Amino acid sequence: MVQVNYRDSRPIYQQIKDGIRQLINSGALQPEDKLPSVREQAMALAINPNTISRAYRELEAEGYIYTVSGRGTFVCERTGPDLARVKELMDKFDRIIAELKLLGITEEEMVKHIKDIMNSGGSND
Amino acid sequence: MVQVNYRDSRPIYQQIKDGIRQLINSGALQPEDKLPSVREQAMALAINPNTISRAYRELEAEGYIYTVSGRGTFVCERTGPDLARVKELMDKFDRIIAELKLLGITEEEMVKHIKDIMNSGGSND
Amino acid sequence: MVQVNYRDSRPIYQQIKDGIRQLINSGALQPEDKLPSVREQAMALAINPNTISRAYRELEAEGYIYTVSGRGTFVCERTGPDLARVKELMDKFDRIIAELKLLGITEEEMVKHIKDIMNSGGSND
Amino acid sequence: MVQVNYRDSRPIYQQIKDGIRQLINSGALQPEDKLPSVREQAMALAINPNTISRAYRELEAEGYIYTVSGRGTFVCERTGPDLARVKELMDKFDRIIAELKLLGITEEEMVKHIKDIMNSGGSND
DNA sequence: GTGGTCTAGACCACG
DNA sequence: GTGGTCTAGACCACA
Repeated sequence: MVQVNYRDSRPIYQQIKDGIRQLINSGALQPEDKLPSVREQAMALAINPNTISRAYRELEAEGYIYTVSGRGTFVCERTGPDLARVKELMDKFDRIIAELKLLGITEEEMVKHIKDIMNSGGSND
Repeated sequence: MVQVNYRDSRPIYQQIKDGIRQLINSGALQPEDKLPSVREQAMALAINPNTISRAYRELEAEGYIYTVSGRGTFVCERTGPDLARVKELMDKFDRIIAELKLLGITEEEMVKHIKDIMNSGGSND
Repeated sequence: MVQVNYRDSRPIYQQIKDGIRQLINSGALQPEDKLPSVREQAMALAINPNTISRAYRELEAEGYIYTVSGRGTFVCERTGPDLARVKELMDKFDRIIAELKLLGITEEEMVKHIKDIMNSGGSND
Repeated sequence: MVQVNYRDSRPIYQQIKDGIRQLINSGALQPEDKLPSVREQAMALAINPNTISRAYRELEAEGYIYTVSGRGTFVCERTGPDLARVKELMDKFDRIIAELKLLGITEEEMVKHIKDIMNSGGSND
């Protein structure tokens, strides 16, 4: 379902959050789909249940999923564009572009790069 | 000279590194320019000298500055574009674009965003 | 594991770095082996954790080890000979030979010395 | 007479010591030759007289030169091979060879390297 | 428990 | 005055 890499600089719970967010954004997980339980997920990834728990809890706070005690965890209806997240990413985006610019990367190179990436993954619709 | 923001998620020494890197890349700091002494900088930013020291030490390891014990810290002659740094930034760039894409940001929006930023800062020539 | 000598002219963090590098190069520490935790190591050597931390951090920057926050520090897969390090050592090598030459040490003596050392450690195969 | 390089990692007084030792060892400075006075030397190199002073003082302690108050500083009769210095260098030499060995440099390569260096400088006799 | 960051303050080498 | 090293001890994020 999601993958965890110990060498990744992101903390484990963050990797899980990112992974699930991606599955939801890409449509691989549809609204009302049930997520693996904390224990199952912890087993599957061989990591501490607390870590899964934290990932779920934060995703719930962000409005991606909801939990029904005793029944499980499910994907929320819409979620819509996650504006807070977009803003966060855009801020980083800006800083990186600014530094790349100073390092001599041209607008054309960046635009080309974006086009490459946008097309590489194919569409998920 | 540089600014530190306690609410920024980056550690302080990292903010200082980024700030100085930027000053050097942008030409605001020229080769052989002297940086504020560790103590001065610490006073000015109201943070611990060790933190400044760490920022300077790491920038030295990256080849941006050099330090002469007992005399001060100075900007290196730049020896061409910092390829390692460009690669590092490009990696982050890619991951952000990938997520923005999943969040529904279109190629057009990103390209427009880049154009805005590239023009905002004026030219460095 | 490693030894620290207060009378050595090298700073402590440097001695630790050198010691660990050696353990890795010699194969005594294998890839994915776990290093003692910062605190353990600090206890064992009776020095401040910060000093260990610095040694680990710099070895990480050099690509010898990697660290997973909250889990520990581990040896990297070696990716071929560390060219930067070899160059660094060769520079020192040259300067020492140059001075020994001026001090009247002959080529024969040096070569003999090298042979002695190369054979003393046994083979690492 | 000697050269000082601010970018060198060695402290200034050390560079001066090394420089003068070299001139003596190579025979460029003969026994009873007079060294420039502290003030002259400081002028010539545009550095602090204290620094020259320290270099002279330590070279005197090592038996390379001697000072006659009011007359100047002179090169000692023989000095002979500076055993302490040779030992010091040999220790570093050993450590470097050991690490180079572990990094996969062969005896042949080292010996070849030494031959190259020993011949490059020509003889000073 | 792990490592990461930061502070406060000391001492040293250097100029 | 400069930077370099080290200690002691705190707090945080993570598992």
